[in-house]
Amino acid sequence: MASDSSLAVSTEKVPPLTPAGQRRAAARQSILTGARELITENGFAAAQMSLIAVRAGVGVGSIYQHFPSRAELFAEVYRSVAAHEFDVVESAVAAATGGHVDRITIAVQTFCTRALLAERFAYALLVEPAEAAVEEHRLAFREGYRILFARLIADGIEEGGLPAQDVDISAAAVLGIMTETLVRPLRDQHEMNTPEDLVRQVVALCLAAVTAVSTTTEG
Amino acid sequence: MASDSSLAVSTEKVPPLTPAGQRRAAARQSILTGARELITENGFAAAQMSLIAVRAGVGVGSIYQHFPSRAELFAEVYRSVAAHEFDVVESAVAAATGGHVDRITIAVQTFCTRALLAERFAYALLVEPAEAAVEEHRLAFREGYRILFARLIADGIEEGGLPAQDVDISAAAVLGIMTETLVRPLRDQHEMNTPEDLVRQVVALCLAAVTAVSTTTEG
Amino acid sequence: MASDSSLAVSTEKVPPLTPAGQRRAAARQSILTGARELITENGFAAAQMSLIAVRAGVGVGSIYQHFPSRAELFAEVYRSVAAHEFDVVESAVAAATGGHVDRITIAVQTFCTRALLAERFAYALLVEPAEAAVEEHRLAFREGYRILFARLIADGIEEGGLPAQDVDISAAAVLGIMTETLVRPLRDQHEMNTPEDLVRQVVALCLAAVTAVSTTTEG
Amino acid sequence: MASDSSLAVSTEKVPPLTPAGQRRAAARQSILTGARELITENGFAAAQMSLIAVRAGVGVGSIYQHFPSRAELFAEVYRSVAAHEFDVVESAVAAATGGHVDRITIAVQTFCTRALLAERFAYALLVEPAEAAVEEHRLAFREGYRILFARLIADGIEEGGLPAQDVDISAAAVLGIMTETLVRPLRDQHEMNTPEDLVRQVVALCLAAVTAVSTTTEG
DNA sequence: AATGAATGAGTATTCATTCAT
DNA sequence: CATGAATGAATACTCATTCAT
Repeated sequence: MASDSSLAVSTEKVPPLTPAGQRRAAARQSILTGARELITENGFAAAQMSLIAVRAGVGVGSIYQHFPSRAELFAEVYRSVAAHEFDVVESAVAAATGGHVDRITIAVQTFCTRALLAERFAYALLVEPAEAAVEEHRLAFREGYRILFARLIADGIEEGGLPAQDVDISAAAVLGIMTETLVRPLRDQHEMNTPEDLVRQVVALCLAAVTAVSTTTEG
Repeated sequence: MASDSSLAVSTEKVPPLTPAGQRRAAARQSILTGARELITENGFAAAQMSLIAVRAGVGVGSIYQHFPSRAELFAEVYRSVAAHEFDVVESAVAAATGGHVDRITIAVQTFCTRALLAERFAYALLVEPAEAAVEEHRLAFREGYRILFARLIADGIEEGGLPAQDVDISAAAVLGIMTETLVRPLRDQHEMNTPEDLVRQVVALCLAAVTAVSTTTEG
Repeated sequence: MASDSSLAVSTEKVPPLTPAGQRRAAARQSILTGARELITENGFAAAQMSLIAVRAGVGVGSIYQHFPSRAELFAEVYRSVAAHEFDVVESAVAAATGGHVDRITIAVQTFCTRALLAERFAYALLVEPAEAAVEEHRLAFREGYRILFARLIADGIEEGGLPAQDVDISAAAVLGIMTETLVRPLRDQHEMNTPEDLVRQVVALCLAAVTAVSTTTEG
Repeated sequence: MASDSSLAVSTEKVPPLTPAGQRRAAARQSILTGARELITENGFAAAQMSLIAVRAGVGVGSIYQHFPSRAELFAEVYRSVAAHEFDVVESAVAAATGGHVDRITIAVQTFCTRALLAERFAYALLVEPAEAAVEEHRLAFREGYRILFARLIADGIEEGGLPAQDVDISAAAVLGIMTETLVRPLRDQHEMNTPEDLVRQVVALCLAAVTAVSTTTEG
């Protein structure tokens, strides 16, 4: 199921198994990793091509043998991170045994837990501002999560447990709740209360959002 | 009340009333306005000092007589916008006659309405990505809203209408719901349903969030 | 008459007489001079912006306050050199007292003498290869000379001293004779016979060309 | 006679007849051809090593097994083109039955006709500007033509039909007349009058040049 | 021998900031 | 005080050449 992700990176050809092909793939991977690290650590401006090259242990020119431009490299960073993160969240959801509430809970928990405990995960990529050229990729990344949650909510409505609602708006609300509530804890990693408590509250807020009925509409 | 805002621009000295002082103040204001317009229209990269100078009708060098650096100028833009926006929202809240639900509803409505209908307002300043140097000011701007809503929620709890909760987290959730649900409508200004409907749904989602009780905590 | 030259640089505004304007004009001139020197000495590739800046005694950025790009700077170098050279040749022609043969002789003599004796003049600009971006300006420079000689030949035909002929082709032939016969002497400045002799021969060749009748046409 | 050309490519060793040797020679030839095509089509800048490799159907690295550097490759392109062109012109001259005037006429006609009608021939190589590194080879190419015409003129003088003159200068003049008069027609291939007429005029101009006597010398 | 991926030196251009006028 | 011309540090990208396979 994980590979069904709509944001999965284009699989291209099957990676060649020749030693040369392996080295090439490794170089490409180290460039992606170096770029992601640099972006995560100091933002986009700091992720200069020469620094990425050093971090990846390759020459500057080599980067251009794998990616046509800085913008494309960053796009690929987003894509690869997105592909991985989605697999993680989708796998967790797929393993959930309960109903829609369980699934949404698991999704939110996984998202938050990875953001808070795992390796700072790609959270920076989600909120860190980018120059216009790469901004669209960041938005696409966010959009991926939005679509993921929209599907979970739509499933819940079909199953009958959730009230009818605009799934796009609700999904956006869930994403907004998660990112915004995690911004400060992630910035000021000290004054964080127990992560478990925080996650529990975020889950509650998200569930409340998807359970809410726009009562004023009826009034 | 408006001037009580914790984000109000530092009042510095009392502005002198001499003609020269008036001209100086006018220049400063036109620089701020020009910078804000440029940022709003085309983002940060486009807001170059020389363009700001042209827009403000002053020389480039003159900007530096009012602001020590580009970053400081942008910081002041944020502060002044924040001060104004807060006044608008706070005034609306102050004019509300009902209880805490009404106040929160009014606040959310005002925020969303200004973002959607008014002059695209400074929404761009809220979500538009900025280079690292100015990013902290954008976050401070958001923080201002967070504090505002935290206060409203705290008031609601005191009044007895809202369940006990971490007001900071809830306020963040409200802000997250608002910004995230408005991002797409603002980007794709075409496919927007009736703004009124959208606002109604956002209000419902926000109210649901602040009314939610983290039941799992008790479990 | 000199200022009538069709290749004269656009006079733009009257140069301001303010001290600042003088300094600015001086900087512009030093940039042009530096660029021309570098081009003349080592060709285009060697005329890098940073080197031009050093030679001109200005900052790199300053060059861009006078010329929008490297290509435009080079274009202006061509234009200014052309404007000056044309003035010199045209002035010499205007001062000639005799008939068309005298005028053409004077023109060829002036051209060759400047190329051989003067300061290597802008001869390099005439034959020195340029990158494609500036090549059109070099061709325009040559074209200017072609037009000049075409006019002299046309005058000669009108006056009755020269046979009817395609003035454009004949003018091209004159230019070809001059440049090609001077290329080697200019490259190998040692083995040059007496410059006076060389010039005398070139003049004779050019006069022969414009006096020639395409007899085969009549056959 | 053709192989007597002083510009003939160094014959190196006698090409081995082994299959491997044949393949190697074929590869070398395809590289030369590809390079010449690329230069002729789009100038030097466009003739990048990787493109030449593609055009020749070999790997980039293989080029360096035949030519030590890009400059050397281009030098060889010039040499091989020169060798061929000279053979053509010399063969035409050798086949001429008349006297020196006929031979010179045939030479000029062949040159012009190939430039105008044939396959744009290597005319581009003659006038197309080159970066400094290859410029000397272009000049050598031109020099070859100069020598060729110098010999024809010298023969004419010996035979008694042409007046005594500096054959080097006259030959340069002939070359200058040809190249310069053909530049515009070749650039603006539309407004060309009948090629035959043009060639006739160019021949007349060249003959006039070699027939001219530097009368002023005697005066 | 052939290959082509890796390399890194080299360069035009931008733009916030300064300071002489 | 206002000005805007001068400044130069900073940076993505190209391409001839190499060398491990």
